[in-house]
Amino acid sequence: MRIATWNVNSVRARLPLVSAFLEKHQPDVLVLQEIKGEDDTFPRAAFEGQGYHAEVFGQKAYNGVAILSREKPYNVLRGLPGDPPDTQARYLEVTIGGVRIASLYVPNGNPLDSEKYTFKLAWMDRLTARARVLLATEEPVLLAGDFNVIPTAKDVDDPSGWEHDALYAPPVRAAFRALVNLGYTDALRTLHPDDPRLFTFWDYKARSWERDAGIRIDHVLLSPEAADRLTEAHVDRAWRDEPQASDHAPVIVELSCWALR
DNA sequence: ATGGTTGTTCCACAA
Repeated sequence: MRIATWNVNSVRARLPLVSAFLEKHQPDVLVLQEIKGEDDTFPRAAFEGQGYHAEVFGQKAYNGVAILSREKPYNVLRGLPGDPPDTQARYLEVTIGGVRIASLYVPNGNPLDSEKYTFKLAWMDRLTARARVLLATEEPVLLAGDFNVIPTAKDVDDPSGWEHDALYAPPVRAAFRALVNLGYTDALRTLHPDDPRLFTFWDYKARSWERDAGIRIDHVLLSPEAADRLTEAHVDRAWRDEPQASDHAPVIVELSCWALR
């Protein structure tokens, strides 16, 4: 089972690239973040024409997550339990082929010491509570998306440039670590323990891509039942080099697939 | 410390 995650920074602006990605890699599941539009603006017909179901949780202009899949998704959950009534579209969870899969987009949280920062920490607390519930099911679970967290100094080209940023703040990194330490496996880092350039995001500004001044903030976390089946994980950097690229590259993982249902 | 870029939308705001 091939599963990919990609922060596309507007699915409408990125439709040609996303379609090319599906065509090339034929993933069983592609989870998207920052689709940046309401559900009725999602290019559903284009993806259905390529043989994919689309589950969408969007909002106007900002945020928005979606899950494309070959098989029909079931038991759809929109938003995190405990979200405020004016919830931002940042979390979508479905079951596909016996695997519980979440597409998530953690708040950016900048600047530090703002309401956005406290909202990020509160959101991560709700995510951790949800992750604990999912672990208890003892089913294969995959939490994938843009976590907006640089886990360690190994995950950033130049740590000094991020010292005062909400993606690298110690409490944010501690919250991510606590989530992983519930019992999840960081698929990318586990399979590439010593790669010093395992990045998924390069800012549009300051020629970051050309300098490979990247960070690793897009993650795939696996429950033990999913981690048992992990055979492959990598960043597909080529999509960051395309014309009209997103500022994120997709992450692709493979789970060996037998009798998951 | 500042400025650098992209997308959505309507004008700044978010990233």
